[in-house]
Amino acid sequence: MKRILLVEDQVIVRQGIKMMIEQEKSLQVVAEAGDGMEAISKMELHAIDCVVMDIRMPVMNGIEAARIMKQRWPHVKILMLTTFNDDEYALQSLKDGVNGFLLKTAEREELIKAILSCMDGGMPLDREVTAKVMPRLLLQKKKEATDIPLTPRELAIARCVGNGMTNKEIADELHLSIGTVKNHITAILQKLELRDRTQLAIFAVKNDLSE
Amino acid sequence: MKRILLVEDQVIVRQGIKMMIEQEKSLQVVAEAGDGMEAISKMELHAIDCVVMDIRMPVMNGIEAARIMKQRWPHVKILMLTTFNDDEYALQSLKDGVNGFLLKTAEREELIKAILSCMDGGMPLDREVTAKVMPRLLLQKKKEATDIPLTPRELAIARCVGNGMTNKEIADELHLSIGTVKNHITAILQKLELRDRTQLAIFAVKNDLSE
DNA sequence: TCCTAACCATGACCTCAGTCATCATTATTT
DNA sequence: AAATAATGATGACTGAGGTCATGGTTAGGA
Repeated sequence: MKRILLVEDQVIVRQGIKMMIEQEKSLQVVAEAGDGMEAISKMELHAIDCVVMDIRMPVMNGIEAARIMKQRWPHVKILMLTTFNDDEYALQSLKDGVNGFLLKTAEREELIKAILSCMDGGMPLDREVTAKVMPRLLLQKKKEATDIPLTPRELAIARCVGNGMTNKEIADELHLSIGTVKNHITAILQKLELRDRTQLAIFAVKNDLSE
Repeated sequence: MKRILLVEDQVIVRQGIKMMIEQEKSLQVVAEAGDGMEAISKMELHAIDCVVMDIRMPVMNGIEAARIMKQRWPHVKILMLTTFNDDEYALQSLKDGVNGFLLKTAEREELIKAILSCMDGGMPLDREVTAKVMPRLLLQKKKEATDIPLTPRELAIARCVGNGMTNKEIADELHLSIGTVKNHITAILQKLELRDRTQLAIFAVKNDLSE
């Protein structure tokens, strides 16, 4: 018998989910909360196996709460619920070690399966959410990579700096004079509001310009 | 009607999957291949919407093939199949932009759903594979971060360099003289076999020392 | 007790990085 | 025709980065 904490601010929705969960006899909702703060108090009072929690809530939202819970109770499983596909939120909570992710529109079977699966070490992910979140995780900054306001030449040079090359090496590589490389770098630093080649290299790596 | 290329070295398995797919009337297997190389030739001959491909194959494996396909035909959807949960392989192919991932043990409905879903912009992922791959994607380098052969002080300074700070700023931050900071950096560069602070910054970012 | 590793510091020295002024060419836009 | 932006180049100047030699303190292991 798994002990579940259900966290959701809208009481009607909460009742609905509770009923859905308790139709599975191996699952029991032993505590409920209406916001993240309250959820943490409940955690202190009950031995909880799995938390099913909304992302958007008053006082303290689900992401905050999940992060704190994972720190204080690393073994608790956390399943996040949301009504809309908010990829920003999803990304953040995934990084905080949340165990799974579901849309509220999920059917009863899916919800139960998700809870059982995450208790089992699995990581249930809603397809729609996954489709939105995965590309970000994998490509990360690629979206911005295009709207970096650099000319092709500047981009090429920025890339070289991101690979740790000296001005001399860059000049040889691109068949330019050292002075020209320096000038380009000065322009790049101004455009990107950076101070020196070190910061540029960091920028390049973080924006996937290097390698 | 979606046109599918089926790539799988074991003919029997291939026949089975083909039959499963063609039970869905909106899907048609218009070409087949037994390895990655052959698959690419087939791509050149047919207008393919979706590739369903095994990971492990002779001559050229699925990862290689997927990477090349995504470069030459960025709009083609690629679904990878595998018999075992190989997270290393999965990770690599996900990074190469593969559209989805399924275990060969999947049932017919799941396979069809996965194909339709990826044609639709979704990203179908097998639960078992996801559970194995996601933690790696999220935590990434954390494992190696520890075995960097630097003293605590050196690590602190490396971190600062990774945040783009100058020697002066680092000296102020850590209450040291500029000369001391320089000395430490010289030691760090030697240990890590790097040339200058720019390469150190890149190293720091890639090994998650910064931020 | 001695040795070593980690820590902090200074000064001398040289190189590379970065800024700036200035100029030239080409292609595109107005 | 004129203006603009991207490209390439030079020389001069300044400062930050990096190396080296040297020396001091502290803590812990042999």
